[in-house]
Amino acid sequence: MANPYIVMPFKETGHSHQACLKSALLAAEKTCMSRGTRLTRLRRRVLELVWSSHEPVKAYDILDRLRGEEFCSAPPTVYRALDFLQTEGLVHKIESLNAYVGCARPEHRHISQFLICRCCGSVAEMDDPEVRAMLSEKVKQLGFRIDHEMVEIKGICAACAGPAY
Amino acid sequence: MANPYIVMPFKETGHSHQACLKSALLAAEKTCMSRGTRLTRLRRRVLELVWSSHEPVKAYDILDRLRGEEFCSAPPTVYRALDFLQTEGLVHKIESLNAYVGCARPEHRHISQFLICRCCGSVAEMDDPEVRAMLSEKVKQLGFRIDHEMVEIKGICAACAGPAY
DNA sequence: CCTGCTTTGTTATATTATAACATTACAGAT
DNA sequence: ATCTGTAATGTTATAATATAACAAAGCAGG
Repeated sequence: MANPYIVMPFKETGHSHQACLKSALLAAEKTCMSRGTRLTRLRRRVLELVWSSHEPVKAYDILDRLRGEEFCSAPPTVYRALDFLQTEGLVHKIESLNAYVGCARPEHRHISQFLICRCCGSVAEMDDPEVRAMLSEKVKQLGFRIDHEMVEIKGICAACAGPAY
Repeated sequence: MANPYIVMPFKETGHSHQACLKSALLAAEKTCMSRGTRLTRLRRRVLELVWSSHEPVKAYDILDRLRGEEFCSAPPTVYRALDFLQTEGLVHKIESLNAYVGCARPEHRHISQFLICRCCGSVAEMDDPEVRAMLSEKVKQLGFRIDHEMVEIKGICAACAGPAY
């Protein structure tokens, strides 16, 4: 892969999602452990549900899944868990979709650029220092100080564009 | 101003908003005229309301203003007008705020980078070809084809950071 | 002045998110 | 082991954002 700053690629063929999920949960546990924050059973379960695919997951879909499990949940349950997970960098919100994706690199806080395929719905995450540097340089010229940046790019992924591409 | 690609700067002191609004409406009329699309009274009025400040405006705030005017409006009225205005490039949606800002350069379709000040709430719009080129280059390496890109940067503008900055 | 298409009106409802307060669980002190 | 305060979750209600579906009105071209 040409670009080394792919935090999360588009779902690859032959990808073992079991392993992927497991490693995400492990990373989450380690991250929270080292920070002294609490990955409770509820939060862990919500994280699992976000990771259930590589497509962004909606809050109310998570809610539907939680109901009928041991958690008697209402919207605040889910939103609070998602807030925690976002704060810890374990999930990111895709603003243009009102949906959430898991982050494979929670241990170092980072800025992301998301690529969203219109066709298959899956999302890739880049964290490219050159993009960051450029944006940071551009806005510095304007005297603007960045707190948070959001880059979401919609289009067609290589797999959906087809082998002819 | 160092960066020449500012479509819309942060509100400048001494800025005459009357003139600003007027020129935006004129540009909108010319644009629609040349494209053969219809800037109806309702759409024009919604555009005016979006342009009522340099801060992003919410759909339901527009709705509240329309009520009590000649337009007996319900949400679809506003959302349809906003859809039209977005399609024509007359307004942009700020996804991270669910709000809309007017575009000062509707005549050429473009991609924007928005700077959003947390403090005063105002928004500046850049359309920087280097940013575009870089993103385009980065995703090309992944075989991704861009349809639409969103860059929204939150932080503190020069004016709010204060003269000491 | 028809005719067909575009625009707007209208009613209802879906989707996304938070406020406010009650209860439970848990870590650290005693 | 028990107390105690804070953090987490439960619960109810409601706010905020957005769309579906169909009806009526307006408008451009024949």
